[in-house]
Amino acid sequence: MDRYEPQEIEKKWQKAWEEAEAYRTEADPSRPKFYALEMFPYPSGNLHMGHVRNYSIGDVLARYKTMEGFNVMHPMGFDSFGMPAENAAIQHGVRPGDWTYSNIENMERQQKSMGLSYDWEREVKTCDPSYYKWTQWLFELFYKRGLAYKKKASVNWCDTCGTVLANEQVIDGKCWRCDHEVHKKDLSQWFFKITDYADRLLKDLEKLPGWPERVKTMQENWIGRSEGLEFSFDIPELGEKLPVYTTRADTAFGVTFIALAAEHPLLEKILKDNPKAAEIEAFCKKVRNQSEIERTSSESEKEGVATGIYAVNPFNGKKAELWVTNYVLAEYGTGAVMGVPSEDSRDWMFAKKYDIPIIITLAPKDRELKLEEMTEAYTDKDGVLVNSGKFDGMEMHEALAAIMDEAEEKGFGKRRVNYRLRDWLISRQRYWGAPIPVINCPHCGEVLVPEEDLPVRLPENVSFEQGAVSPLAQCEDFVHVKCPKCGADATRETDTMDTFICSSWYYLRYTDPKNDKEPFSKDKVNYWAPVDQYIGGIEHAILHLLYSRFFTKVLHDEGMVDFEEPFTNLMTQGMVLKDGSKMSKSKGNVVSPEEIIGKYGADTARLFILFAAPVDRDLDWSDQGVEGAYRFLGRVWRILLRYEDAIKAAPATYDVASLSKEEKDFRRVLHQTIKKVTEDIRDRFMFNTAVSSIMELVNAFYAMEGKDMAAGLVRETAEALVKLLAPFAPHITEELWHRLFAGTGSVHQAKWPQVDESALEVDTIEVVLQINGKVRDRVTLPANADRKAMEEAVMALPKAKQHIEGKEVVKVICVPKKLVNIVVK
RNA sequence: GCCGAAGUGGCGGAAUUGGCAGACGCAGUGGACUCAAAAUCCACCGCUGGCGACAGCGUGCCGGUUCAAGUCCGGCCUUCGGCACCA
Repeated sequence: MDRYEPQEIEKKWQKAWEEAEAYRTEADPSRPKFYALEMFPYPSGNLHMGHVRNYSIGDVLARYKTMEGFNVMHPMGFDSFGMPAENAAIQHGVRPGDWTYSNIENMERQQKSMGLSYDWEREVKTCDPSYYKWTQWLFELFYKRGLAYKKKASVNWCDTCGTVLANEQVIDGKCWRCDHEVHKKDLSQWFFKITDYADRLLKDLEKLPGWPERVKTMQENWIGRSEGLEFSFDIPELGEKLPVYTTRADTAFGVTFIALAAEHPLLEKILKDNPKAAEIEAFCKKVRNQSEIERTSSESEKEGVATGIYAVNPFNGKKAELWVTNYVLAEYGTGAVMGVPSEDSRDWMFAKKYDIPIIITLAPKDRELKLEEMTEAYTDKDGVLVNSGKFDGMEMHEALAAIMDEAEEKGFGKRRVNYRLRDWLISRQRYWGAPIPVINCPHCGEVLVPEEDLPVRLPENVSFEQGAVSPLAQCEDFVHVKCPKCGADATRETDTMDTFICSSWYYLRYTDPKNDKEPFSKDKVNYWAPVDQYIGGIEHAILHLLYSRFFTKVLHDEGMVDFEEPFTNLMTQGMVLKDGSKMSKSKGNVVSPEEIIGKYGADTARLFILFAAPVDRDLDWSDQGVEGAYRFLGRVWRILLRYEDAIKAAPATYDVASLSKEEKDFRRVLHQTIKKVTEDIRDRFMFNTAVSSIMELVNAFYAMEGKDMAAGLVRETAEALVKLLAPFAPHITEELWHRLFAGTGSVHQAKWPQVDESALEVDTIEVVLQINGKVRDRVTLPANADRKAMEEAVMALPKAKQHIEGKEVVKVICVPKKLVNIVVK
């Protein structure tokens, strides 16, 4: 018998599969489909362990579903636009395209060395003109639907990356990619109107039972829906109305000031002829110069300046002074907030600092509030209204509704829903992305590039210099064009699109990757999509997963797809750690997949990574654990090849009834394993326990060695074992399959083993004896033992007699086929 | 502050519906094979006490429900993650 040599076996089968195009799939409406998808990678150049984990999980599922008879699509591609390619150009003088494609080549080689069942014919690369042509086409679709627009706004700017960022790409005030602090800039930029879909993006989360709760919660928080009242104060001095937004309309009688954002549009009028203009302007300037982190921290001191101008509260006619403050956000609500110090903690702090009056309007039921004793605002949504005119005595929630009704009836206010979600800023001042297909004409204004002229290709003759702004803007050949409408001299838009646009629809392109007439055909996309199981890291919980949901809804509204959600089931895998922390170059704790695969083979790497922890939990890499996985595969190899001759000579069917008790016991383990592995993969996503139960089966198989075993049973065991292990360790199982069952094709196309329910039947059971809930003994009884028989058998045990002696039996509880608990006093 | 997840041997983890806590693997200990080693195969392996049979304790902490709780309920603690001046 030869040794298990993974390097030889794996190369051999990878080549065979590639030559046979073993994993090609075509749409076939007569068969049930399964779309398994792992998040496609950015081509950084090398796979890391997170990729290995991601792909291993997806591959198990894809192979298992294939064996269950599904028409499985399992594609791979590259999210290949983005900053690193441009940085490489700046630092090393390589062209972004060359850098990217050579990285892709290397990563494909590494992916192929893992033995993944990808249909490479479906591969997409987002930086390829055949792909970004359709990304541009989709931009135009959004534009035509009124969902893409350009506006001047205060936007997030990252100096290091030399570009603007979307809100979702600012993490704790820092750039998601380079971790440098972001600051605000007033720029004219392109946006996608994701806010039009805020409500549906929130509501439809309910339609995703197959998504982890925490991801849905994160999206909920991000969308941030609130219901409230928008109503207007009169400013007689300026002849203006000032709208404010509040979720606590019940506190409207407690307003003692109005807080304005430092960017509020009314400031211009306020400053005019104002004796305090200089002071106010200085304050606004100071606030605007603060960083985002300072400005949005709830810790920072609340500050402001009084304007000397008063607004009139429409509810009670009382005057409230306008203050310009540092704690009101210009972008949320109306940029102006009614100040109610008694019931809002920020307003409280502000009023205390500047000696603004405070009026209590809500009285808790269980105690009495006294202004002079209060140290903070009363923010509980509980109590009865006071000092609120005709609403006095009303319960808080009742009053909230009544006060909003009043505003609507009298016409100075309206109920409104507000979202935290902002429109998606999609333009980037960078080169390596899909150009925005717009031409600016002095006569016609914004003009879309005609469809027949797509794609707008990236020019190659550009220069990359450190700190240079937008290489495209400097490329004269690119910039100057004729207007498609009137033929006048015009200029191209020189911004490119956020790479998250490219990745918002790639899973749809996989269904029809070579289509040059449209992004994808309706028939194909509706056969394959939505994705049945999506697998990726939790870091995309908001960014990619929210954007993709948005895209799908827009395409649904356009009639291009029949479904409204792109990913039916989502699995967020845990991170791969080493010594308790994330693998990183700076910590020097990186384990290279290539090395591990070179040393032990891909089957071992895959098996270990799936066995060591549940897929959704963080996994601590262990070199010794890898050895264990390798040893296990060796055990499988040896025992099956020791039985090689017997298996080949054995009949395909045999008489199960004539097996000995020992053989039947073993066969029960075999079928229990089939049942468990099937359920663990199909229903529970518990690959670690699936692997451990296969290990138990192998241990039981070893225990049978040297004992009589019917040839038919050995064959049945070998066949099931190889199949059960096939999704996890595809190469060794393919090799064993061909050696033991030559002429039956690939194990990966074989039918998944079926459980023989009759094999699971037992003729004896072990019954546990408990005294007062403590286990004292066990007894083996016939499987059909009834309650009475169980109790009698248990009572007869010496242990039972010993513990009952001298005591009174209060109660006897009998759980059929399991245990008898005797309660004594 | 709000929301979410987790806490089990020396370690990774298992226990799916309230019914034998610690499956499987790693590490460790002992043995077989070997001139020897590696590899392999077999056995033991929560803590405390006891030569032992055995007894007691044990799933973050405190309390509760139950014949029976890792699992259910109430109250905490710790860790991780998300959101956070959103009016």
